[in-house]
Amino acid sequence: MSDALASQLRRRGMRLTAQRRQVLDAVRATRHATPEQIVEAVRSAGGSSSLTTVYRSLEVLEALGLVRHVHIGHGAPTYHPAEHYDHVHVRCNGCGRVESVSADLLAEVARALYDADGFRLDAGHVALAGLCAECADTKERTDGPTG
Amino acid sequence: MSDALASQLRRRGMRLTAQRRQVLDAVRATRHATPEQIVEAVRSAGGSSSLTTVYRSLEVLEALGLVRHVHIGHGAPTYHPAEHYDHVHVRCNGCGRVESVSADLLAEVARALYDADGFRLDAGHVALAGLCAECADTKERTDGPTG
DNA sequence: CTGGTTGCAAAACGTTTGCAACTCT
DNA sequence: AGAGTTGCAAACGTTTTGCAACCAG
Repeated sequence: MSDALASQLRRRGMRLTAQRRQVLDAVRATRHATPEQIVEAVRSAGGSSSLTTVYRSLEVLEALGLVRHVHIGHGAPTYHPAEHYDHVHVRCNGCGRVESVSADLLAEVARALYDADGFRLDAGHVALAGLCAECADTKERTDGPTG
Repeated sequence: MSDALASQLRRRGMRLTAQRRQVLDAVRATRHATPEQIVEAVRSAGGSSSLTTVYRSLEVLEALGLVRHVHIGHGAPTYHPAEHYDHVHVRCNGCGRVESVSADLLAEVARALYDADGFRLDAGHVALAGLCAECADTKERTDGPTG
């Protein structure tokens, strides 16, 4: 499994380094971490890597299909092992809360886009935005019902 | 119409300034511009505004419900007149191309989320991601069908 | 050995903030 | 007059890049 890393790298003329293995391990251990959190995780695990190298490693690992990233809100994206990249995030713009729901939510949308244009939807890549029930209530009271 | 701006501002104890009017005009003229493009548009139109003020004006105009913004890809968001905020953007991660489709695409998803949790989906706020037919083909050839 | 890789420092990018000058009402 | 607004410059958080030292194959 980690040899998928070794062989995929060699196949592309790239090298298996301690940093790349450590970054992949950290992504697998944390399951949803930002680049900043990944450096910390690597270091806590006794490894060594700079933030720069984390960015470059993540780029490589993503090209190899071993990790994926998700954009939630405005900050840094979170990286996931490819195996756990199977859900849709829904984010409240009021309180920032994030819920994970099944990718099935967008299955019909994905089919509609594919049938129309051959477009392959990557349902998990960006979080859907909106307002949760509580924040919507608050806002209605603040704005007033008439405008 | 532009007096909606004046009256809404006064109602909240805010002032009608040349900059706010110019920023709103620029958003209406461009229909989908980044803050950077909006300063340029304001200046081209003979107005005067700093980038800082554009950001602050957009925040106010958005709070008043006159403009909205959309996150497409990684860069700066684009601002739209509220009247033209009724479509879903679909973006190819390969070539960066963006297509606009009817908000109906997500109508059932919106209903499902609302029924489940009272969540109000803001369907247009973030662009859906994926790969267009051409980029998907290219990628398959590059990666090889077996991985 | 040698080309891929690392890490630092610095730049780039988009956005926010402190503060003094200014202007709408 | 006075509170709200502006613009500059500087800080901010995230990501990218130039370059010299380094190390896997």
